Amino acid sequence: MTTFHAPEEYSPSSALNASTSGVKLGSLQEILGFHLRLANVAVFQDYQATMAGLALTPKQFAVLELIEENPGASQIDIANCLRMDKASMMALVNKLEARHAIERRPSAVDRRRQELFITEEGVVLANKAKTLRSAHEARFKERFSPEELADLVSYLQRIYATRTTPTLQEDDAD
Amino acid sequence: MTTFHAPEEYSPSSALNASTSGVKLGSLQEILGFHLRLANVAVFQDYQATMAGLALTPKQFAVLELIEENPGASQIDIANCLRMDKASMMALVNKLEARHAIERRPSAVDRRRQELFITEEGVVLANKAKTLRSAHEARFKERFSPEELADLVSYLQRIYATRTTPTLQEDDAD
DNA sequence: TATTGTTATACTCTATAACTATA
DNA sequence: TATAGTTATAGAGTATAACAATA
Repeated sequence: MTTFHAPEEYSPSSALNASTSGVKLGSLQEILGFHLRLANVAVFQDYQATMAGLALTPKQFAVLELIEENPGASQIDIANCLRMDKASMMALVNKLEARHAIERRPSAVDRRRQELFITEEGVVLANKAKTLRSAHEARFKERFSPEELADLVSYLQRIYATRTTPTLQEDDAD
Repeated sequence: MTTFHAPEEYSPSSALNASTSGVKLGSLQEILGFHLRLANVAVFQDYQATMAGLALTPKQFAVLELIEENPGASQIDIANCLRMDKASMMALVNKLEARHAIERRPSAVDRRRQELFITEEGVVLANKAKTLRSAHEARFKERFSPEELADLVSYLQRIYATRTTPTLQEDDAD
């Protein structure tokens, strides 16, 4: 259990950057998704290194925060928010529930639903995670002026906000 | 569709929110990796829908292009460039080779190495893929002015180019 | 008939470790 | 001793499909 598993994107961090190995990027240089992916990998790796002790993946963390922020939300609410499948969300919620970080409560209004709530234990975990993450975040944010950062975020939102979804199959980031 | 029965903290979806169905993002709103990931997912999904017929994942495509652009490169060269493990790269290269899109040739200089080359068949595939991708790319790029696009790319590079790698120790991640 | 949750299953991607053959 | 490639294996994440209870 001391093995390092990277569920999403990980690669050994011997590399410096994409062009230092003498490999020319060519037309790849102009591909938005390419830069997006490498940025994602870089952030993910730093996240992993920073949060190693907590065993909380970015998605789990996101779900935890969303439940904290939206008590009573359903699994499907959260899944939609994160563009995830309901079955995948099920597994994720199961893990958080097994850690007693959240709990399911049957809805009184709609008996098909389970409402999700963060537990006190979950709040402790979330706070711990947030503290660690703030250092991680700072490492990247300090590379930008406040204006640049605001622009970057708004550009990213522009990419994913409005959508004329063709069809969907999932996987992320690769 | 998704009705959200939150007992106390329900708020109608603000247009600012990246997400759907009235779920509040809360502190997640300020997390760079969160926006990065959603942008990545959006681009990936569009890529999938666009390139459905070709059965060429973004990574496979990238490897194909890099080999085309850098004839004779080794697997490790490519792997480093894309931040991938050499074993993972192996599997990827195997697939491209099985499709006769690339080929391995033993290096005359260093007999440990296999030099990678794109085949004529590979060039055809790459060109077909590039044609499809240009439509996909345009769908996102048209949301930006030339200046904005240049800024976005340079910001993304700023995220992954220089690396402050905080000692990636082995530990369990999930 | 549609939706929420659920389970089971299979598939894909990736890392780890061990090995070989070279250097 | 280190490096490039290779193989086998195991783990995580995800989607798909089916099902039950409820709307």
